[in-house]
Amino acid sequence: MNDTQALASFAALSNETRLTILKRLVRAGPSGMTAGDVAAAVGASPSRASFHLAAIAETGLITSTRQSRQIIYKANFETLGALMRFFLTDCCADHPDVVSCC
Amino acid sequence: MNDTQALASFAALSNETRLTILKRLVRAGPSGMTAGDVAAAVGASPSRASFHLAAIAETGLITSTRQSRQIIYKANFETLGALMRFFLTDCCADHPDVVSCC
DNA sequence: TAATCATTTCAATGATTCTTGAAATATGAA
DNA sequence: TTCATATTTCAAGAATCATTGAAATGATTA
Repeated sequence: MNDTQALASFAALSNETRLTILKRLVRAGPSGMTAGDVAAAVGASPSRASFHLAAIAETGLITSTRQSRQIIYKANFETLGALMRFFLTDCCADHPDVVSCC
Repeated sequence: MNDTQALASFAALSNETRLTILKRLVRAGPSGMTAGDVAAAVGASPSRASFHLAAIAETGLITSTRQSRQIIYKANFETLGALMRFFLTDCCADHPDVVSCC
């Protein structure tokens, strides 16, 4: 992960609706959730949820696949791990006080 | 660290100038840097650097102390660690694929 | 084919954020 | 006190982002 990707990822995490969506998808497990279920779970209109889901997916933190009529969103733990690694190493220079929090 | 603090922290990290400043301060070590030196290091005007330094300091990710005429900014590794822990646990639910990146 | 369901896209509006340069504040030196 | 230095604050304008509801797209069913 480079600076540009990290900046976009942090921007994705800096909005309340998007953070709530991400946390919900992380806890949904590998089967993911449909866009409609995400919208209902976070109390957002379909169009608003779609807007934010697209913004998160753009960063790679979540993925989407169409399954017949619905679109399934899933957390992408590989990218989430890469972002954590970026924060730890690139931002914090692997400072022991931060590493010890792991 | 709660959701509100994390949202503000991620917003602080989502701007190129601020991310550059934070990385620079992390590497400056415990003596920190003056506002002027930070501005010069990241190629920003004093007023622009001051604006972004204040935004980061607001989140607690960095601290400031006046030393005679100058203001010394330092990375706050305690808060940086708390943010990492928030991301790992609250966002990622301590998912093994993310934890393994530590 | 027509109707329905799930989702996205679009345009308009409002809100927030960033940049710039000038002015203000705070500290120390002459 | 006056001047110089370091930094912040402020106002104006530009740019970006979020929300809303209506319309469009894609897929399934009758």
